[in-house]
Amino acid sequence: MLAAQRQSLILQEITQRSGARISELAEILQVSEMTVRRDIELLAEQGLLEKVHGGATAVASKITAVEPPFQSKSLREQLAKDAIAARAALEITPGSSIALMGGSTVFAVAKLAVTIPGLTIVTNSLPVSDLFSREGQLNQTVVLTGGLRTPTDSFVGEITVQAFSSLNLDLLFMGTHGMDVTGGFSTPNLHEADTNRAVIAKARRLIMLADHTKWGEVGFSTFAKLEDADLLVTDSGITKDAAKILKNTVGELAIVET
Amino acid sequence: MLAAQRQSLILQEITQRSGARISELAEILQVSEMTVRRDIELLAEQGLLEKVHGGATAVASKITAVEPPFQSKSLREQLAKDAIAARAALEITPGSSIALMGGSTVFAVAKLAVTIPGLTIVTNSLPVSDLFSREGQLNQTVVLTGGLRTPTDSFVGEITVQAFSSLNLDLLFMGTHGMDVTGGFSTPNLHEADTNRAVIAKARRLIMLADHTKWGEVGFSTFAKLEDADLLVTDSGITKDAAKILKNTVGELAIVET
DNA sequence: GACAAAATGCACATTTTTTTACATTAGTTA
DNA sequence: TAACTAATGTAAAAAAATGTGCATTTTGTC
Repeated sequence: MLAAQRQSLILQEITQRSGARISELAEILQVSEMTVRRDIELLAEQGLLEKVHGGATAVASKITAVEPPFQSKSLREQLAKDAIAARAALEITPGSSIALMGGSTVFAVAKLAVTIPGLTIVTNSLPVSDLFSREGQLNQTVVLTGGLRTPTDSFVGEITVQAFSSLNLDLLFMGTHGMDVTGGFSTPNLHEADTNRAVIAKARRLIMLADHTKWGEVGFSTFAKLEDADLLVTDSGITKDAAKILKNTVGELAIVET
Repeated sequence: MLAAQRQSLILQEITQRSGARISELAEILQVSEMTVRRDIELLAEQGLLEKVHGGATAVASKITAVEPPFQSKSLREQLAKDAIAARAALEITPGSSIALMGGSTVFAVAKLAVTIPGLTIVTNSLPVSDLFSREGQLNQTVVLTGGLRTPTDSFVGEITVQAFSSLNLDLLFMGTHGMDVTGGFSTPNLHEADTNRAVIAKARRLIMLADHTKWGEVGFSTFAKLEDADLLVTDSGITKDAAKILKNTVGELAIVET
């Protein structure tokens, strides 16, 4: 592999995951740590990333730009969300068209998607639109669906559904407030449930994101059955019983370590 | 996890929850309390948070005021816009449904509309949506159309038109970049022109807003003829010749003093 | 104010990472 | 092919980060 290619990969990895260790990169790229150091040194001089003890991180401006658009989730939950998002984002292939619904877990997916080239993104979440508007790439198309604005800056309602309906989407990423064996996927917000139902009906492949705390929760309105999910990503905090049930109902189950 | 990342997470957690305990952070991040202490020490030195006994708290500052959504136009122009907006806003009756297109002059109308009860508002402008989201009243319904986002945070394109089309509107408020006897109303932005054309076709009553500096300007794409405007509001800086022409073409002409 | 519990910061040991210097390899030019 | 240059690897010394034990300070409670 050419040095230039290697450096480009390093930059890509760091930007995408907002940081990486020297040892890790050396292992992946099959070069010595010294070489990775020299590459990082070079990239840092150009201001493309930031050298820190142990590795490198994406430049500060990018990091601070990705400010928490959602309030008061604990750090522990955030780590779980990030891990879940990382697994879910693997499903995205360059050039595909994806829908990103509102919610903090899906937002974490959005943060990973900004660096994937050629995407067409449809979202009803203002924070997601803002994110791509600031940091997205030129070859990406981002459509914000309209509708009625919720307190969490998502859009719901007829107009929203209409917008989703008129577009063909490869993947649909959706979070949930509750996940239960009888209650299915549910939310306390009626409008959101309506919107979700309509969008799911149009989607080719539904990827649900739900950390383990969602298990057993039942919101006021159910918008999908467990078996509607083509892929469910959750974290290792999930109980064995729950995992067994899910494995037998959802299309595919992915459990990530936190 | 890199030290830098850990510190970023700590800062995030503290800012978000406006404080956290050392013991808690150490537990979550799986490092010793001493390490968390040192991290917090570092962040405190930079003034990013405040060290207190037991943990750290968010720093008091950062009360970001409501910023102007559009760039600084000259004061004289802003006064003209406000005067024009005030005249145009007289057309709004409580309980009616109105469309507010993107642009700084129309935004000035929006500022006046927030206090009018019972309105249904449809807009393709994010600043307008933000305004009502912050300051609007409970008996108002605000729909943001979706679409592709422009650099000025308006939305344009098919999706936008579709959203406008499915709603019935009493009034349509629209600004323009150029206004000319042969060029009609025009804009340099092709997508905006497309969108405007489609929306105008659906509107019952079109109110155009254009200060006198717009006269004689012709943008790349014309989206309406002068006679399409049911009401044109401009300011007293307009020449007598222009006023005469306009009076004979537009449905109604209103000239406000500045 | 006195006491116990909790939190703090220092000193030092240990581990990890970085730097420096030099050896080795690969690629280029004459 | 020899000579040269750039890139990479290796190893030891230096620096940085982290953890632990302990004396000291702060906090809350009676």
